[in-house]
Amino acid sequence: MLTIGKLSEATGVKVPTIRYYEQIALLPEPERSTGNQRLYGKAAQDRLNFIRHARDLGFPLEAIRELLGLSDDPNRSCAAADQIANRQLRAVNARISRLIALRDELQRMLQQCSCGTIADCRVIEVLGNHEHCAHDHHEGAMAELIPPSM
Amino acid sequence: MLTIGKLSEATGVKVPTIRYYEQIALLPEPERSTGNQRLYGKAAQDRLNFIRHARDLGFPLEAIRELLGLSDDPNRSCAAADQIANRQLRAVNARISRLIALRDELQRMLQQCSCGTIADCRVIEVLGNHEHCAHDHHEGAMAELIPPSM
DNA sequence: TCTTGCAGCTATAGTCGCTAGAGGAATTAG
DNA sequence: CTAATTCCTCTAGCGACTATAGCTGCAAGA
Repeated sequence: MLTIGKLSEATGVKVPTIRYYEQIALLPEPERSTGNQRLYGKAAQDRLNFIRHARDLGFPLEAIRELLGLSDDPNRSCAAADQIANRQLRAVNARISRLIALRDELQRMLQQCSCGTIADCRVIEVLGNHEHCAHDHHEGAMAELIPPSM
Repeated sequence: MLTIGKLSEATGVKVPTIRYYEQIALLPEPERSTGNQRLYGKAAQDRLNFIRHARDLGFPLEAIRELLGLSDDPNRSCAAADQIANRQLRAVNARISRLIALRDELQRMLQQCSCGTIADCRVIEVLGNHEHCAHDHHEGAMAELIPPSM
């Protein structure tokens, strides 16, 4: 039986995140010790590994919930799971191609910057004027690619 | 002079987003008409285009705030702007390589799925068991790549 | 045994970058 | 003049955490 800290270490999921997963019912409420501390067994560890892994692969929690629901009922067709993975693959491919266009533009911007004063800074200029753009990252649908953090 | 709706149309930034930018002081408070409606001039439009463009390139608002601060002082060196853009480029590159690993994994997963019942579905298995992974998306720093939406 | 200090507990609020809704006032089209 | 649209402010919600406050529990050293 693992305490939450040990489970965190074992899976690479942070302690508050584990509690958060419990709160949103992605993990079941675990046993408690006499002193009210959470105690986890192998099943919980497997489940959390599954979640961690799926998160790493970019699945949103709702998709993971769906996948866990499927795997809890192993006689059902896996077509649904397949479909989720397919949907995710398409999303990933789209994000890759947008990011590549974006990278090219950033590189171009940086190459043109002679690093003098702001007055003739290409970075500022390119950002300020869309005419300087090589790519059309102006046509909507771009919002998806913006990262949660830098 | 443009109303907020016209400015929105002209820049492609949604109306509530413009108000939000004003709220967080990324845009200055504009003039108002007699009926208390916001009125924007060319300067505001340029500034908003700058923001829009930088957001498209994935810059977080704080970086944009910094860039706007720099461009207000055109005699300073543009090294700082360059550095911000470089940081962003590195972040983008990191995300690309992780996404490519991710895509490969998803493709592998889908190829192995024989689409019978869950019992022999590789999708669930691969996600649940890290041993099946071709790539090392297990070593931290992965959190960044997770998308805001699917 | 005592104490120190870390780990755990609950609950709440904050993060980022918006987005949605309520409930009104102003402007514009017909 | 009316009706539709746009605008206003304010508040709350999203996803997926993360941080803080103010406790209690527990293991190891003196």
